Amino acid sequence: MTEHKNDSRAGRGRLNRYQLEAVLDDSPACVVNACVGSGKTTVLIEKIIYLHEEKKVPLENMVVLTFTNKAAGEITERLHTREPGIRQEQTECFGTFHSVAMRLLKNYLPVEQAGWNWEFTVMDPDEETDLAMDIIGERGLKVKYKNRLKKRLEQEYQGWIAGKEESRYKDDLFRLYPILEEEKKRQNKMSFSDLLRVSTELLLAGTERMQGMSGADAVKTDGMSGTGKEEPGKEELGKEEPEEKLFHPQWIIVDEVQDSDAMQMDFLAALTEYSVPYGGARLFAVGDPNQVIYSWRGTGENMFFLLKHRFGAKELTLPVNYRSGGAILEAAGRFRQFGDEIRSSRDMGDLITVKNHYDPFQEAEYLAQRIVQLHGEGKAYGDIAVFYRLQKQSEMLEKTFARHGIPYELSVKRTLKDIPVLNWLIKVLRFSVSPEDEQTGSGVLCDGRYGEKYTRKKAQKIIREQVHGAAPLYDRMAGFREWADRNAGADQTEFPREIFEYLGLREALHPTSAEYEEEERLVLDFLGQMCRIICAAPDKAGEGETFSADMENAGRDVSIPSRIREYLNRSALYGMKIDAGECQTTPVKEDIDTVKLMTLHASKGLEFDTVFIIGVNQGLIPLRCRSYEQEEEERRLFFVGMTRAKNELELSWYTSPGEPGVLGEYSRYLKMIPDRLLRWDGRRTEEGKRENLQQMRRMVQERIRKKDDAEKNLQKNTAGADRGGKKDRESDSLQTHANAEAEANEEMETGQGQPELVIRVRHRKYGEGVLVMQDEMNIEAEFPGYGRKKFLKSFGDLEFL
DNA sequence: GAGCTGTTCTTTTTT
DNA sequence: AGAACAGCTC
Repeated sequence: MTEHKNDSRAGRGRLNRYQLEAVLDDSPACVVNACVGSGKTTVLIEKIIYLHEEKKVPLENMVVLTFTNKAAGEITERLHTREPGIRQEQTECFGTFHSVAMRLLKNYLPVEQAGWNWEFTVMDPDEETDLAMDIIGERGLKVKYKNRLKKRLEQEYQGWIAGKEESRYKDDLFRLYPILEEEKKRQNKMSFSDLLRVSTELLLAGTERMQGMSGADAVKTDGMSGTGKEEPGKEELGKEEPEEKLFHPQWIIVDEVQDSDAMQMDFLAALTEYSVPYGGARLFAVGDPNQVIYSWRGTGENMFFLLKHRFGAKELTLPVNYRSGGAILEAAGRFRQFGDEIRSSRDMGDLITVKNHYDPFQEAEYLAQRIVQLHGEGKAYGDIAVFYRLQKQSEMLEKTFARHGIPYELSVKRTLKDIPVLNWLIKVLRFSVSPEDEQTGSGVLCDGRYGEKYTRKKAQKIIREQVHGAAPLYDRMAGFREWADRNAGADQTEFPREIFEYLGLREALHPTSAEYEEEERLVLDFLGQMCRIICAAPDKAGEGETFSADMENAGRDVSIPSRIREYLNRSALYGMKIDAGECQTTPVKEDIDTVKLMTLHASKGLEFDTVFIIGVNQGLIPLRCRSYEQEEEERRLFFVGMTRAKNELELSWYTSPGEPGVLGEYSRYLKMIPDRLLRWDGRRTEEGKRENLQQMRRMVQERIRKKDDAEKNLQKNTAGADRGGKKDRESDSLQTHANAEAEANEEMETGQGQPELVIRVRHRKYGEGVLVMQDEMNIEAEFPGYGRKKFLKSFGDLEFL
């Protein structure tokens, strides 16, 4: 399902010239603008293999960064397919930004200089929010929108880091951050953003100090060895053989770079800076500015161009799409905003079907019948996917598909945290191996179901003052590390059971309860999986890695409690996924042929033979937007969805959506697709066409208003003036209005006038630029720092100068 | 703490 | 457009 299409093309000989150029490129910084379905992962893999085998760059000296665990998994998996001999410890720095940052902090960076100890644990956003809530209560801080605290903590973090005085809500949030940080240091744990921020800071600090020193001295004393408390004599020794276990990035390779945020960009900058004394690492990043669909959780800037700018990177392109039929590709191209036309490697293929249904129920019924039909014609369920804009749209599909007996799979992430008994067990283990983590410890004791039913205060007192004899569970957790060390040599197959007995979990799980057997099985499965992984025998020569091999190399303690801690840390970063293969918490689903149901967002990175996008109604696709940037993102989202389809794409809308805010007319996005690419199945009403005209009229009017505003602002003020306040907008000058309308009409009729002179334009976000191209629908301009950008004429985003 | 007015967000989701 | 929340008054 993932982008494996190029497996058949494996090997450098099968690359097209653009792909080959990217693989061979040797610039200090290179960013590859990879169009959708252009084989970007293949390029990444071939690049890594080329560097390794022909340029003799050790894999250990490559940092390969991805945004998601899924992408990281795909890269290592495909690398293994191409080169089965690769051992896991060689790809230590292959992973998500966060997991690589954690590795650096654990093994190479002097984390104690930042106020943590190398045995730190990783906390997830829920825990951080809980801790923040506790602090707010204890210190009597005034924080608004506590129900959205989790979101606020993440979103406003950047602002606090940047040194802003106060939250935009004018409350105590920015006073909370430093207290929260102190508390996290005290309990020796890091949030996800701490991992990135602290590693960035330490990399930069290391670079600075190194600049004042020379070569090997700098290397050894800068904490690269890890313990950070060496005696002078040892340091001398270090000079002799320091290189082996150090962190020497030669290549930094980044996947889906358009998805990274400001902190990740800073991390990249710090990595390259850090590498300068070692000869400087080269940066190779791949991404697609047209596939930015998560900007709402990061900054508004397009990171693809930001990166290009910041690192002065050479830009290469992968312009050929190997996935979709010509009609699908051309239609989708209408929603792209950057770059030249995508080149298709295929013929026109099937047209895109557009269908109208009465309501979501009828739509689901139709889909069910159609899917049964397709399956009858020999199509696998797994080749079919249905995409929608909102999560709740899946309900109707689920009910209907279940009724028709169609096997389907909903893409929702289930984590271990969703299973209460495992959620509690993980806390027990975490406190057992990290007793400074008071929050987790008291959480265990307070738990209403499995804990010892202490009040929060009482539990905190026991933990803070280390009161023995009051809570048996506390006593056992406090003694766990000593117990585990003593039992380290014990029979591994018995170990899970022994942990279970030692911690007294039988009593905690209430042996008489109805769920006991199931819960005991879950707990033993989890412990079993954990022990298998952390106890992987070090003596199995040739089989490669042991758990924590990297830490052992770095001279860290790898006792059993230490390994458990790192196992839990990694699980936290991997979202505590339920691994169907290993842990029998869910039935193994992998081999079942199912139709995939998912949001447009979740479809990114996947491909299917047949794709249905439902609810292509005005007000849903695009969803009601507040800002111009948001509307652009909706367009990219639709683009991503359409380009998942290889052969068949069907778009449908309903007359009676039954949701407030969703109109009973088809999306104007359908009007952006040339009619010759569409097959309107069923009625495309006359009202639809009239609506179309009215829509165009409205857009022109809108445009006129914007133009008016802009003109007024220009007349009234110097640059940087407040843009069109509400009052200005209401008082229209009739004269300008008439002029602008005439102008707008003229422009619409003249159509494809090719610019012969340099025509300068202005955009509210990209600033001043030069007109590059325009046709009856689109207008393209080039802006310094952003590159070429395409706009829809009818939106009137560009102002002519 | 009920009742009022004004403000802010609503969807998408990863680590 | 409507829900949810903040902060004010009584």
